[in-house]
Amino acid sequence: MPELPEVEVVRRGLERWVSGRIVADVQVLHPRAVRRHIAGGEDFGARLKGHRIGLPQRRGKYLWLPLADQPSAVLAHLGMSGQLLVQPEDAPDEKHLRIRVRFDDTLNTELRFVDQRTFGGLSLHTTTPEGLPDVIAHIARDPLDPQFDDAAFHEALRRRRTTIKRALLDQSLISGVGNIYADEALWRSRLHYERPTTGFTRPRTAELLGHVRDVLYEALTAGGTSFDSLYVNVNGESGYFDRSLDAYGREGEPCRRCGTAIRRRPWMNRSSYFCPRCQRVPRVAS
DNA sequence: AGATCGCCCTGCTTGC
DNA sequence: TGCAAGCAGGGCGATC
Repeated sequence: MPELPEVEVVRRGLERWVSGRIVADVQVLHPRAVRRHIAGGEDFGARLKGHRIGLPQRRGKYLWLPLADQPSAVLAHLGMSGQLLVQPEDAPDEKHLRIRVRFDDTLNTELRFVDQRTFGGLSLHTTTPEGLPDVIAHIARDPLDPQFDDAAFHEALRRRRTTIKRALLDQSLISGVGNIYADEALWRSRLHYERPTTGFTRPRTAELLGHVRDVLYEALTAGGTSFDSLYVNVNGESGYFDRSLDAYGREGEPCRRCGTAIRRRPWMNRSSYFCPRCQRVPRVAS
């Protein structure tokens, strides 16, 4: 499942292979892939045709392709299994090809949105004066954004009546962190996922943010990691790297710090992996 | 309004 | 062997 590092790898690929090109034609092969484009696939294609693609941008797990000549952008979310591929025009269609974008040039490559589980999609939106698609105005800056405000995050964390992993996955507080990297950052911070955010001290928040950034940077350096072999970067090269994770997916294996078996617990229709010794369950405040 | 929960989707794995 | 259930899970809308 692509998280921030994987999406950034895709963004860089698009910057290299798609920026500056003019859209000639769009084929929407599955309506669900454009469900966020309310006017539908026909309208999506018509509005893109003839426009030049600008510099691809990213916030958290969203990325978008601004149109160079007007304040709008093609917003993309990869969901669970989405891929943006730049393929030769004569390459056979992928089994789960959902959208094809052809360009008005002689490079003989096209952009393809491929998505097995169809949690992802493309849509066209007006951009704010800051260049942000209007529908993602509620998405917080991500921790690799130079303008991410650590102090404001700390205050927001303390105001919330919630627990730390919920907060890390709340894209309106901090974006780009998914289930895998949340568990990794919590393991490094020796924090249990159910620890209430209310009692967080400034140093504790600072340490956690540091680990979040480290985990994301390391994954980005490795080229993005994912347990889902479906994930492929913009050129179709596998983005699956053997980076060893410390908590996620390691149920029953020894904690790399203390040797205790890592546990998996059902949590919010997903799983949380943690070391029961390093990451103690917080005492319930009554 | 903040917090919680169910649903969307497909293919692989597990269990009876 | 065959079928059903479980699992992966981001984001959003409904609900309280």
